[in-house]
Amino acid sequence: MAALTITGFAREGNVGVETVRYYQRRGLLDTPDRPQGSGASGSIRRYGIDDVRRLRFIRSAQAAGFTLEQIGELLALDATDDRARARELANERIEALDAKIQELERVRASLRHLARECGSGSAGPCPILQAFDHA
Amino acid sequence: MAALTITGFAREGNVGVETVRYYQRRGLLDTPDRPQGSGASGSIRRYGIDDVRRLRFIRSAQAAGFTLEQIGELLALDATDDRARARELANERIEALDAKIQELERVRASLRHLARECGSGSAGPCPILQAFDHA
DNA sequence: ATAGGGTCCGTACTATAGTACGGAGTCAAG
DNA sequence: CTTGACTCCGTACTATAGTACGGACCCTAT
Repeated sequence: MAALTITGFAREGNVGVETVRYYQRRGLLDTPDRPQGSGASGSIRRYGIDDVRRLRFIRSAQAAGFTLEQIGELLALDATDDRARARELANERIEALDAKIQELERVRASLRHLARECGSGSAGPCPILQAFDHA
Repeated sequence: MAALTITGFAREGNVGVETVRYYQRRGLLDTPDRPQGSGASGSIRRYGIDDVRRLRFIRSAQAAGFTLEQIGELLALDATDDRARARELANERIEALDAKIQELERVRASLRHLARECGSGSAGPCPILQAFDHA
């Protein structure tokens, strides 16, 4: 399976072809050489398992809240021995993640409250504006 | 305290003045009348407690992951009796929130793992690209 | 009454992350 | 040996949420 064209590659990473190309432009993915000898399969780029790994990493890191710029840094770091910096980035992100998770949970509680208020009783509007008063 | 100028108002909502104006343009906040009789305090808009409540609601709802467009709908709903729609929006958001929280927790676990891997041992690069392999 | 800080408003610009388009080239199958 | 799907690439456009700018106006304290 070391011979995906861009469409298959994009599919493996669950992104669109244009997104792959965008990541290449940003330097997050490299642009494979076109196999030369423009006769047998020349001139179309092929993607392998390592590329797929890299692409999936990008998506996961994005889900973790890293920006593409930070992801670029992580990927660059992967090639170096700078463990300290890697740890630093990870820890920063963990802190941000903890804060974010807490916030989402607070807000979720408010929404549940709102949904209940709107569910029972039936007269008049729900107290939407008050929904987050204790959030 | 029903006499804030835009700067104080923005401060109460923890946003910038330009952001207030942006929300006004989007129709999320209204633009108070300029008190007339352009002699005594005329021509500068004043904001009261209800405006502050509304602004804070917008920020909280944003933290809950609503887009400004959805927030506009919520605010409009607040003036109506459409409890069903309000509940629907709240429940949709709760579901999305649950999914998001789970995802963030998965990703957080991966990052902790990565931070540990990068912390102990000291030879070579950390397995950054593998960080999310089980996420 | 004047200086300087705040307000008002339109317009333009920014950042982030894509998404779309158009034309030229390539490749496999009929 | 042509057709049709796919690829390559540059450039342009989109969405979301602001942020900045510049000139005109207003208001208060000195």
